[in-house]
Amino acid sequence: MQRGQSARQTADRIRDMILDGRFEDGAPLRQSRLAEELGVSRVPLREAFQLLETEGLVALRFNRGAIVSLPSPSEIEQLAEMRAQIEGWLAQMAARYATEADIAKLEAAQAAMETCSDEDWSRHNIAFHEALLAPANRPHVIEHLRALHQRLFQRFGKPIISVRARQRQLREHAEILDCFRRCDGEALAAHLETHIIMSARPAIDHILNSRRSQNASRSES
Amino acid sequence: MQRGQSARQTADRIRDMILDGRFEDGAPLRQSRLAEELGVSRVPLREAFQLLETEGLVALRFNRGAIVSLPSPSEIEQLAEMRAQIEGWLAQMAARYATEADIAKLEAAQAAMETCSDEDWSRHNIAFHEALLAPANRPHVIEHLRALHQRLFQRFGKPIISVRARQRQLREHAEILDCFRRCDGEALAAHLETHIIMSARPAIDHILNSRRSQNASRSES
DNA sequence: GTCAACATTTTTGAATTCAATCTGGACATT
DNA sequence: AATGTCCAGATTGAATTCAAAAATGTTGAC
Repeated sequence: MQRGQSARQTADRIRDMILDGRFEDGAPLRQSRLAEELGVSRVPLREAFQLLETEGLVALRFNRGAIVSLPSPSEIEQLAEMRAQIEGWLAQMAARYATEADIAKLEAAQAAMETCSDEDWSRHNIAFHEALLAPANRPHVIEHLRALHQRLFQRFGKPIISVRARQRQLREHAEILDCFRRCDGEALAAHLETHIIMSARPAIDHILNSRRSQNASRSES
Repeated sequence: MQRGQSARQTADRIRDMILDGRFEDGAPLRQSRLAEELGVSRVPLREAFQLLETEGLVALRFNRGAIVSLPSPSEIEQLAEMRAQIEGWLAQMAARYATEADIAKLEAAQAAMETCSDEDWSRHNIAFHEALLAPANRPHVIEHLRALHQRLFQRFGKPIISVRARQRQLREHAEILDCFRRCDGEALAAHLETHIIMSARPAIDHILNSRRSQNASRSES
């Protein structure tokens, strides 16, 4: 590892490990072992643990170290519901204030999603949602949503985007965009809310899967 | 300082210092100086900085240390608006599902607020809001709201609770409670939303005041 | 007198070291 | 046999130490 930003970079690498399913839920994260494996000392490693704790991916108990703590399906479900409410509200406001230029940007974002690679899908998806909400002129709320999205959905959803799911999301986006153009706040909020709640399914399934595989390996040992 | 939990306790103490207005917005937090003053080494101090960064109270720049970063009035305003939306939605759901026992608890919380000391006001206020939302059965959302409230309003509001403000908040709570009992979701959400947005004023004024006093001392030097 | 280049000091980031706590097992007691 | 106690190894939490980067002050050329 080259130099600097050790805590952040280390946190990124551990996050990837956890989301790749390398550790079981509840497994202890030994400091010496991980420090050696990642080639850093224990100080930045502990700082990384703290960052991951605020993301809810690990739990820290004093004098007892860090353990992996995947979000539960109900947590993802409830926070997705909450995000749906917030975005529904913001989108209504955005539709009221949107200019022609705003709508043009939104259409561009939608067009980009239709042709982009699977690699870029998640990034463009975020861009579409942010373009949808930007006219509401609430940058701090959008920043909060970004953190929430990063924490709960982005990484989980990455490996499991089927062609079918892409098409369905595109269709939903088109519907949302249409309501936005017509400035039909009620329908806009309703469609957006179901869209967001649906989009949490892959993450929930991912967690359930990793739990099942854990139980399987548990019972065979 | 006794032992253990240094990072957390240190973060608490620094947070108090910042909210007490001991540092200006943007002032650098020197590690050696603070470590000596607080009687801890620099390692837990840096961990405390990271905790405070996630709360938005300090900003960390690599190789350039930590600086105080008070939330801007617009940030408080926007996040209060967001909180109002979330609580409005949750309260509507709670009112639909609430049992007699839930309503009894809520009335007890309201009664406690009428007689409690100024010291306990903030704690009881939180308890009332949580009792209001609990029947919606969304514990993870409530947990999220708790963190948001802690981060933005609790400490700022503490020193500046006037008798007048207490009475007004009590009146608003009574109104909200009434809507809740009648299960009038629309009015409940509307009252709760304005109540929450109003309750952010003291925090905003506090920030504006500390900015003004900074500018004053700036110009006289 | 101003500005730039260099040396010194300060401050941070990270590794290492030391002390306190926890875990697990052996042994004694009932 | 079950339970409780105590000791050794493992593991963490925090202080200290070391090296790199930034800030600051100084000197000298123009």
